[in-house]
Amino acid sequence: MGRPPCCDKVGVKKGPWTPEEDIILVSYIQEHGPGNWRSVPTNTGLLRCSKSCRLRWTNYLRPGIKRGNFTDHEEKMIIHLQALLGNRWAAIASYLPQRTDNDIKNYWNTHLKKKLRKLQTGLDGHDHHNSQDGFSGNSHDQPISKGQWERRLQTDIHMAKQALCEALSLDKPPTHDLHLQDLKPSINLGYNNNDQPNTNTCSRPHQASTYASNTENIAKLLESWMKNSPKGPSSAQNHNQTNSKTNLPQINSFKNNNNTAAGCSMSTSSEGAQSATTTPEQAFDSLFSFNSSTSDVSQSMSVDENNANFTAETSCLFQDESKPNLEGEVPLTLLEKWLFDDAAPHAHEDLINMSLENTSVMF
DNA sequence: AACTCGATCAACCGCAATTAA
DNA sequence: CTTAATTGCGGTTGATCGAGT
Repeated sequence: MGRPPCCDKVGVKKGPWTPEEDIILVSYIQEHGPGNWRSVPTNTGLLRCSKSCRLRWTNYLRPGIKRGNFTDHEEKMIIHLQALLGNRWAAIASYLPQRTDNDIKNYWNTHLKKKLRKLQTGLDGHDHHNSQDGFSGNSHDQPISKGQWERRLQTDIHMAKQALCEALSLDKPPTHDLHLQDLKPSINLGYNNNDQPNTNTCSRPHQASTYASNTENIAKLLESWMKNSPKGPSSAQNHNQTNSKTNLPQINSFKNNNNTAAGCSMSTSSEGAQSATTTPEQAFDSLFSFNSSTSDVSQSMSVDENNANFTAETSCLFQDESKPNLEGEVPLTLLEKWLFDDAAPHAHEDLINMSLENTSVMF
């Protein structure tokens, strides 16, 4: 009974992903689409468990992910949503389609908690809730009153209704189009916010991590990889140790070979692992800053136009698969309006009122 | 220069829900 | 219906970095 095991745990690799692995995974998903993670390790030859592959994809490689600094809007939104939903990061992330739940969770834990705590202590001078973090909203650290739950539920329902109407409306483009293409510049894939393309050695607080990206980004990464791969890696492990993070003080060379990742003809076996003189992060930094809303545009636009076909082709794929069935994609439209459309504050009165109501409880 | 410490974030772990046989 | 695999999620960990001393 049941299903066959997804992957044997013997020989499963752990730890940071190497660029080679990323390439393999990305190219595989380009061909087959995300999902069916069980088959990914076996089909790609990756020594990773399906879970790890999925995680890597959703948190890092998936197109449309925005990395780097959170905007004020995003921050505000997270705070409100956290107050509203508690530590349901996946739910919160569904309202911020460019952010992963992991990212939001990290940001909450590292920034917002502190920020709010400061705010709170600034306001009343002491913690009067004694919750473990003082700000994890009301869903975890303190029992939520029935009334609060009901209101929360009502808000959710209301939002879902409205969003459903919007989604069904023929006048408006599908929301996923909005995610990937029509987002306003202020939030649209603002890599390299620091205006320092290709310098990923900035301190973390400023780092506009640019590794994960949209379809074009990945496509271009692959292309760039092929172009700029005269040298080999000292070793994947070495790279693993130094460059798997977003900071890349050292440049590891990768053993090149002559695969055509850009054409997606890369073998799906591990031998298809490709190489470059730069890490993916760097490649993304240099290549994808064109998405930035800042002055990097011209510089990075020149990088690569050969990918047009590839990009166009694959972007369709990714467009569809990018966060397919985003859990909260539908309600997102409301919040997007709220955040992105300065002239539409009323659409979210419920949410705002609710959020403020809840957050006010905290203070 | 060397060390310590706090901050950051990618990745792992474990659990629960879902799904397929 | 039962069982077991798969998927998704939230909490946590550990490696790495920069700042401070």
